[in-house]
Amino acid sequence: MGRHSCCYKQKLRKGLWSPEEDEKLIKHITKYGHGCWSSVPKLAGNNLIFHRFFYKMLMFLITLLCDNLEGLQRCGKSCRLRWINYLRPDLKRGAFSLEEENLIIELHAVLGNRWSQIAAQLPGRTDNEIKNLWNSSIKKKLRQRGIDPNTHKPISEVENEEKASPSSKNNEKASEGISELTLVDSGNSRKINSSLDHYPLIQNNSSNLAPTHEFFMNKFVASHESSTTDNKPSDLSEYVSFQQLNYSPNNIGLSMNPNTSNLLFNPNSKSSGIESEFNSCVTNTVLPSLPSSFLSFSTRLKSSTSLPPDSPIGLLSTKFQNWDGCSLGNNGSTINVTSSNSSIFAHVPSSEHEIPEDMKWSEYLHTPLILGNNLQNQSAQDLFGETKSRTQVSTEGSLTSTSNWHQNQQLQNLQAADMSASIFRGFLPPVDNFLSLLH
DNA sequence: AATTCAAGCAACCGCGCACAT
DNA sequence: GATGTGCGCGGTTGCTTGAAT
Repeated sequence: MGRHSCCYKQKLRKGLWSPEEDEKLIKHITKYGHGCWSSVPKLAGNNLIFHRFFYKMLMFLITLLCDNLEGLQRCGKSCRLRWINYLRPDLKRGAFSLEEENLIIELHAVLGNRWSQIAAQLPGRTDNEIKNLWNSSIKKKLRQRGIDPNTHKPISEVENEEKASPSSKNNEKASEGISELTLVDSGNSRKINSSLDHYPLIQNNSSNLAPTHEFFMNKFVASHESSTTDNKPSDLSEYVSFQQLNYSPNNIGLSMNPNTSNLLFNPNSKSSGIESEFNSCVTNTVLPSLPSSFLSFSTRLKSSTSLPPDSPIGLLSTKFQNWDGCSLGNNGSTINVTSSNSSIFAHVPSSEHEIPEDMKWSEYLHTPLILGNNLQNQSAQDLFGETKSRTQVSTEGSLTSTSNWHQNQQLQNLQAADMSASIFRGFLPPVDNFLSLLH
């Protein structure tokens, strides 16, 4: 526990990243993946192999053979942050849409300041980005509308509560968990419904949301209890997709970017073939939003654990028993859903979702193996769009070095996007590079 | 034109958790 | 069990930029 060891080291650069540093980092990661951030800075400036299997041996060889390892003068933590928040090829960038903002508000009402979980439901957005948006913009907007951003209740109501019990929450920190505590304490969905009523998109569709919401609340309470007793992270994110999509089906929630690697279902989209597969076996109007969310979750789970082939990877409510026999999939990948008593298990054939053990990219690049091609296409598409918009901005004023820099970055990202798929196609250490070290 | 101020954003910091030794 | 290391998360800081004065 405690501070990262590299933080104590001197001579490490801090502050903004230069294009050269970015280039080194992109080059390294797109070629070798990240795996171990602490070693990235040492290796990024050199064309050395990077794989855990060889890591220790390499470090020994490096000390023998390479006296001049400049690399990046950054700590691994800094590299990780830079990659995740800025250099990742699947980042969406650009201004947040209204739909995205509404979704963030909805998710925050349930999850509180769990930015990473919120970000997981917004493909192409980072937790940092969402956090910044919340603190700089959304908070203010909510206050202007008379809504307390911490509790998602009317400010007048919050003030009354504070007057009634001033000692209970005198600071911001205490109020951060209010939405959570309210949910758990109430034991039903009334509280959150009342707060969500303030959001038009939610209000308009609240009438047909009760069952899923109740389901979600039950899961929330269950996950909350288990997380407090087991001291494990909540698995809430699994259910958030269900919940948010049903709050605002017209909002299309996560599907605002239907081609993302997260494989999120857009009920209005004609482009995805997934919904037709589900519609054939799912009759409940609430259900169409579930499979893709579940698929995303399942694949993430599958990729982040070492489950044996065809092992159960998910547990669903009995409300969705009519999934039995469904086979979900895209691009040749499938998940078979079968029910057993009151539970439903989904099975992912192992042969289709092999991810290198050392890769934990599912957190960053969701389900890349399912949408390998889509990932590249989408990334390139988004990046082109962004490049275009930036160019337009530039032509309005002078073409500053900053805008040049951003355009260059987009081009670099395009290259990274092209290479990203190779990261996931399986990873074998380039033995020739390794052997070349010996000469 | 110079200064001030606020907003937005990138990056850092501290902490906790998981895992290895 | 104690300690060290790696990673991820949320809070915070501080820089940049553009608008207002």
